[in-house]
Amino acid sequence: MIWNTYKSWIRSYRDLPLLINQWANVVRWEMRTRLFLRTAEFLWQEGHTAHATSAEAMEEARRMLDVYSTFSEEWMAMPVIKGIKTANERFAGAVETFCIEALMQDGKAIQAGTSHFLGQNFAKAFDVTFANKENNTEYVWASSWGVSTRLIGALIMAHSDDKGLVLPPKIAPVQVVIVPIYKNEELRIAINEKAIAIKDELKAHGIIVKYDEDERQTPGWKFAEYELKGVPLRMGIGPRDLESQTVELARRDDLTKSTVSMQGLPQLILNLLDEIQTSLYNKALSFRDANITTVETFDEFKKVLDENGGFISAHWDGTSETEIKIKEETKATIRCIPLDNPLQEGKCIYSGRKSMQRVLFAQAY
RNA sequence: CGGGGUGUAGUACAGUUGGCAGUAUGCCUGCUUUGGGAGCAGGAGGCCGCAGGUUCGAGUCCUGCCACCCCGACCA
Repeated sequence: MIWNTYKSWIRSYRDLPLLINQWANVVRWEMRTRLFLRTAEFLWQEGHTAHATSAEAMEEARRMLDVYSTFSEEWMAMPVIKGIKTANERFAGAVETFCIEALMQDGKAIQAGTSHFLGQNFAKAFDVTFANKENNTEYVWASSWGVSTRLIGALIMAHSDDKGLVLPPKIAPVQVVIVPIYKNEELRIAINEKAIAIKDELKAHGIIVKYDEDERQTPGWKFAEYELKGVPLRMGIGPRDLESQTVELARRDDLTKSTVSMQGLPQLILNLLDEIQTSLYNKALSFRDANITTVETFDEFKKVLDENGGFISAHWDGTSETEIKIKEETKATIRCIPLDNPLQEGKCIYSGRKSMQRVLFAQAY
């Protein structure tokens, strides 16, 4: 559809570049679905662009890969490896497929986003041409890219623990929840007043805060509930706090608690939220890096896959044949050839043939 | 589509050789509680997936059907 439209819209170089983005609900037949990761119906964003030159289209594909990786890392606190897909894993019709790969806590990899340099393949297939400055007819150069609600699944699996969801502050729908603790009606009113004042103060500083004054649940119940829901920061205000002009802050990421003064709360909390965001990212990054194993032999490869999982950095002879055989024997695929991959001569772990670089293998979602 | 499993209270499950339908949790009422999913007492709640069959008697045994879950092949 996009390309049929392109055909009617594009006449000359003055029409280029053409950048289209659409959000679409997609329905696909799936043999087997997986919650969030592979659902029969899902929402995605797809971009399609047409350019006058190859370099421009390539630049666009790379730019979007950066947009996706920045979002993953800085907002979702989920480190990703930017890379190129092998011919085998490449999107049909693409000249080059780029991807961002993340590692989940169970040791399996997930593709979090992808962008493609399509060359002139689609232009030729749909006959989309333009007149260049010299009035010569040329096929347009294209890129496409997308992410989907699969990111939600990745987010959940990247950070959550046995107590439930853990959300990075920058995308948490509620960043701070205030839980009042009281023994009688008189205290309830006093604490209520204080809590509302604090809530308003935090709100004025742009913090997304919820005050849970529901009287039907005990504080303990609320503590557990908000942990389950992944609220980054919980603030408890009770009689003792009222007495000493303090509040109790509990971090969701490391489950630590501290008692702090009511003075200067907004700035303290803004700092804490930043710290949680950074800490979540660093924790995921350490985990990821600790689970990239370099191997030299296929036996080692299988052992690591079996006992540890994660990414495996190994030499590969560059053939689809070898890649497919490894997949058949181990279910592991080449997730990507990292963009900044150093060239290094070696021997393919499977065929023993000459290899120019290591690539990243993993079992993937 | 192939292989495996499960259907019993709102939810999660137990139910022996065929013999009164159970436990936990949740729910309702009351009192005491409230700084980590409160305690005690009392109470309500069931087409045992559906349809047949065997039997004096079926949650339990037999036959057929239906639904859901897991694994595999497909895929982002």
